Formats: sequence, structure tokens, C-alpha cells
Amino acid sequence: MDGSTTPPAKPKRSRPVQVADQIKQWVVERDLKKGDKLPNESAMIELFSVSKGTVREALRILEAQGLIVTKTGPGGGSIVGEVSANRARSLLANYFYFQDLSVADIYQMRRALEPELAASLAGTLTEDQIAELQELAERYPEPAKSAEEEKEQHIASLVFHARLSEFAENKLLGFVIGFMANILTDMTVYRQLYDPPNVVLWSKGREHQLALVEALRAGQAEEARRIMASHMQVAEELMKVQEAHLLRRFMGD
Amino acid sequence: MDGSTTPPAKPKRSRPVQVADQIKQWVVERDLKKGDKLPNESAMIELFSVSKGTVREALRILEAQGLIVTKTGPGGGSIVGEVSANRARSLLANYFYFQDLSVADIYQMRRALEPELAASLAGTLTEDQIAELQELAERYPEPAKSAEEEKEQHIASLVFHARLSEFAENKLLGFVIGFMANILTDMTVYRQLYDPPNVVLWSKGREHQLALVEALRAGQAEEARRIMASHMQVAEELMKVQEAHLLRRFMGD
DNA sequence: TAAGATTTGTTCGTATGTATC
DNA sequence: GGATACATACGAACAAATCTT
Repeated sequence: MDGSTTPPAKPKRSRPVQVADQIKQWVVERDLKKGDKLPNESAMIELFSVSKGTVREALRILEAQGLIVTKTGPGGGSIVGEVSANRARSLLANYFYFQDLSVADIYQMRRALEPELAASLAGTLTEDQIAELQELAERYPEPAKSAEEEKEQHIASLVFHARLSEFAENKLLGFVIGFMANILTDMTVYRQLYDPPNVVLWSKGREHQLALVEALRAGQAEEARRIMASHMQVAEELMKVQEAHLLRRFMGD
Repeated sequence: MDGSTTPPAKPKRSRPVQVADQIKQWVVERDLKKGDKLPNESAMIELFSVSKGTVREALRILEAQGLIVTKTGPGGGSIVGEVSANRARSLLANYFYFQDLSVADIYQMRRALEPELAASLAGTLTEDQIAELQELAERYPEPAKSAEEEKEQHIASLVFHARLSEFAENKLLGFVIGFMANILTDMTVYRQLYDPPNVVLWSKGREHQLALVEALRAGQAEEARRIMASHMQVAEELMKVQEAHLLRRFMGD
């Protein structure tokens, strides 16, 4: 006649993840920063009253999420470790492994974001950064002679965008664009080759990248935005001829 | 005089993560799907020639990434588990824990993406979905009387956007928008309250949401885009008065 | 170079918990 | 309730890595 029929809902997390949570809490409470040391294994065994195996499983969990790094030897142990962009990308890619994205989906995002990035980057880059971008854009001065070569050029173009994304002051914007460049690179690498190189699109793409570098150097934000928007259209055409759906990942670091 | 001075680069991953990689490979090779069973512990011990403890640590790694789910008892063991959106958000939030995003950063993204989402949703929603959105938009018909109440309303508004993002056919677009709604919710929850409620902004926000629902129902894509763009401007003003920088997370599930 | 100290890495044996039949 | 099959957890021992002297 009471709520006893409803066993309040039992989360019942296994011991190792409980301990992992406790360790996180321990870290947050003390507001530990990037390189700070965590207690060593034996200390944690006492601290949480669990066995060595359990502590180790908990540490693996945190390590898998990129939250800690563990070293052996004297002065070793676990320390707080900043989650790398690479790791974050891998973890997120595992999610989209199950979601079946299409090329059209990715380009809907790119059309909205890449011009924004270009505009916000205008006039903020150092000479070294500009020079690096220019070098990337100037590679492959000749149109591709084979499908294999076109694949290479396409990947190089994605490197250009990935590098650009790393310069973003807006880390969220930069991450999302870099993530997409990653996905597209994977799709290109594993792609079947059956389309002949498209000289017109190659030529437009190259012109766009070079013009973009100039606009960035000159600090012309709206011009950079316009060029990038146009560039996205061309890039989308190039990709659309590939398989529409595909995104198979599950690994990587 | 040869390469012997360059010990080919030593990845040197610890045994458990090696085993975790091997398990992933085992799964990918067989193209296992969501509920499919993995070998049980003792089988893996033989399969990879490692001890029980090592296998368990490897399993915890995969579990932490959301790739497998483990159950006890007969017929139990580990199965392939689809990474949930929630887990992906948590994992990604851990990355941005170290990146120090600003409100301005997030709104630069929202301005670019939310209108796009609104436009692509016009005319694609079911009556049930429209009704749910309408109900969310109609809550709080009165302006907030206290800072506390305004906080509640703001969170409710973010629920509206989060729900909208779940309807997106473009999973990447939906995920990113949902992720931002999550972040903003956290920021709002932990926010200090010292600003008086702003009646004008409340009124505009409410009108926008209601008008948006109408445009979505009528299938007017460009109208929906326009309304959302306008709505983002208002929402940004509301948020800008808060602390500019903040994003402290490290946990959650 | 070598030895020793420190800390994680790995294994094994055993016992307990839990869900299915 | 009992038997079975599986994960879960503990503890002790030994191996490997790395820093210090």
C-alpha cells in the first residue's frame, strides 16, 4: 500500500566507476590543475578502501577519457592531464559511428561555419601563420593527372582547413571545423576511386585558397567570408560525387 | 651508420589499452552491431593471452567510452553498446573544461547554426512535435518577478532549443546545438544572480518562440530562419550581462 | 656503469555477488 | 530453492619501468 513496490530506482554503478567518480570529486574539490599529482595507487587503496585491481580499473576509466596520465617509476604516478583535441575528436567520432552522417549533412555545417571562421580570422594571424597557409595552398600547382593524385590534393586541401581551424580564437568553432575536416579526410582516404579528376573544380579551389590567404593577410573580413562561402560550394560539388553516406570509424587516437 | 640510433619510435601503450584496441579491432572486423555479444572474460583471457585483471581494465576503458555495456549473470557479459548523446556530450565537455569558452564564442556559433536548424526543420515536424514545442514556448506567460524566476525561464527556453535540436535530421547539426544548450544551462544554473529581470527581453523572446513554432508548422523555412536569427540576438543580449568567461565541468553522465 | 629505491604493471588463486534456469 | 554461468572484487606475489646516487 505504499511505495515499496517501487524500489526507488537503483543506479547501481559498479565499484570501479564509483571510485572513478570519487577520484574526480577529489580532484575538483582541490581544484587541481593540469600537471598536479594524484595520490598513488597504494594511497588510493587506503583512501577509498578498495583493492588494487579496483583502483586500477578506475584509473583506466579516467585515462580513457583523457583526464589523467599515468607514468611508472619514482616520482611517477597519475597526474591531471588536459584532454587533447585529438582525443576529444576520437571520442566524438565514436558517437557518430552510430549516427550515419551524410556528406550533405557535413556541408550544411561547413557552409554555415567556415565563412564565419574565415571572417573572424582576418587580420588576426601572424606572418608565420599566413606563410604556412600560403605554402599549403601553393602545393600542387598542377591539376591532378589521376584519381589517386586528386585524392592526395583533396586531402591536402583538408589539411589547409584543419590548420585554419587551429588558429581560431573561438575554440568551439575551431574544434567543430577541425572535426569535420577529420571526418572528410577519413572518408576520402577510404574512398573508392572511380571518378576522373575534375580540372575546373581543381582550378577554382586553388584560386579560392590563394585569394583567401590574401584576404586574411589584408585583414578584409567580409572579403574572406565571401571567398570561403564560394569555396564551400565548390568543395561540396567535389564531394557530392562520392558515396552519399559513409562514416566508419571506431578507433584512432 | 644505419637507423639503429633511431629506435623506430616507441608507442609503448600499456597492456590494457593494447587489449582494448584489440577488442575494438575484433568488433570492427566482424562488423558487430548494437546488441551483439563479445567473448566473455575467460574467452578473452585465452584469446589475447593476458590475465583476468588486464582484460577487465581493457573492458573498463571501452565502457568508459560508451562502446560496450557489461552485465553480470548467466547470458551476461559484454555487448556492443551505442554511444549515447549524453555520454558524447560529457566526454566533449571534459575537453572544453580546459579551453575556457566565452559566452561570445558560443553565441558566434549559435548565430550561425540555430537559424540553419530552424530553416531545415520547417515543414518536417509531426503534429505531436509541434504541439510539444508550442507547450514549451507557452510556459511562463508572465514576466519574471525575481532574478530566481528569470533563471528558471531562461533554462526553460534552453530546453526549447535542446528539444528542437533533437528533431534535426542532420545529426551533427543537432548534436552541436544540443551541446551548446547544455553548456548554457550549466552556466545559468551556477550563475550568480544580481541582475534584475529584463521585461523587454523576456517579451521579445517569448514572441519569437511562438512565432517560430507557427513558421515551423506552416513550413515557412525562410521565415523560420529569420525569426531564429532575430531570437539569437535577443538571447545573446540576455546572456552577455553574465560573467563573460566560465565553464567549469568535469563530471556528469 | 651499476645498484637500489619507488611506483606502476601483470599475474594468479580464491571468494563473493548476481542473474537465469 | 538449488544449480549454473557469469562478472565482481580482494590479496599476495612478482615483473617492468624509471629516477637517483
